Amino acid sequence: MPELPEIEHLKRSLEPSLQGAMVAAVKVIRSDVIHVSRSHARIHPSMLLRRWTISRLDRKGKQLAILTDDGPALCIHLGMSGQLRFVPKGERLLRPDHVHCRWQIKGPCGEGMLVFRDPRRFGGIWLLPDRAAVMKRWSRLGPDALGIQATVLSDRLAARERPIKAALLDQQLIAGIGNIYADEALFAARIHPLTSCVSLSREQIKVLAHAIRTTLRRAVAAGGSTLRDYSDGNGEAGWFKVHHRVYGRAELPCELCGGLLERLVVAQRTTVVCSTCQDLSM
DNA sequence: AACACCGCCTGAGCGC
DNA sequence: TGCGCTCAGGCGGTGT
Repeated sequence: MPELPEIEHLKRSLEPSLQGAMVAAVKVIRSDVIHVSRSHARIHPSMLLRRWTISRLDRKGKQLAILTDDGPALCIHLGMSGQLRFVPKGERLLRPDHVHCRWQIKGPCGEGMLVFRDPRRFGGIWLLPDRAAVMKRWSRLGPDALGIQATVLSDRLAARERPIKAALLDQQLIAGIGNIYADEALFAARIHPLTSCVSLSREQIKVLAHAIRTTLRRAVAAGGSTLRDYSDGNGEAGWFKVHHRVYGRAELPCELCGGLLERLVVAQRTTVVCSTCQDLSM
């Protein structure tokens, strides 16, 4: 499931093919995955960047934007099962089912097809008039988790009476962390997911901010977590698997103390914790 | 403010 | 082999 590291890796993997590329044609297969602002009654192909040149890609949290110079922009959210793939001309898409939209690209590195595929349709594409609209949309998100500093994290969590894990999953507080990396970062920081934000010490927040940054950076460097069928913009997957220390390891021994990891539910999410290493009373 | 709960959706994995 | 069930979860909505 794509979280910040997967989207960051996706952005980097697509940039060579898309930056400076021209969108020659657009094909919408399922229009209900395309979201248009209220001021536009219906989808016009030029809003999907037809005949526009892509200037750059941008990311905040789990969202990816495809930007043009002074023109429309796409904001893409992959949800649970979304994929964005660049398929060079002459190559075939491994799984052509559940493709909802595709763009014919004439890029500096050759022609190809950009494909949005999302079996479960939790993701979507938002058509926005310009870069400013993307920034406005993203202003609702908290600061990006990849570079989160202790002072900023402390401000975001201040006086909040809720479990730290629930706060980390709240994209308005901090953007980019999902269930996997919330558990991994909390384990790395030795903080129990149920610990209330208010009871975290200054030192714990410092350790947590560091744990979030290093956990995410490591995952980006590894190409993200490959769970089931996640793949990057070139369809690369499998060998990119990062090593999880708690996620998906309930009932297995903790790598630090050897005790069995426990499964609990926090904020309606399955949570895996080592109750020995992650102390609630601290 | 912050919680619970729901609906959206498919595929994997399981028991029978 | 195939059926029916449970589970996975991001996010926006509603209700408490």
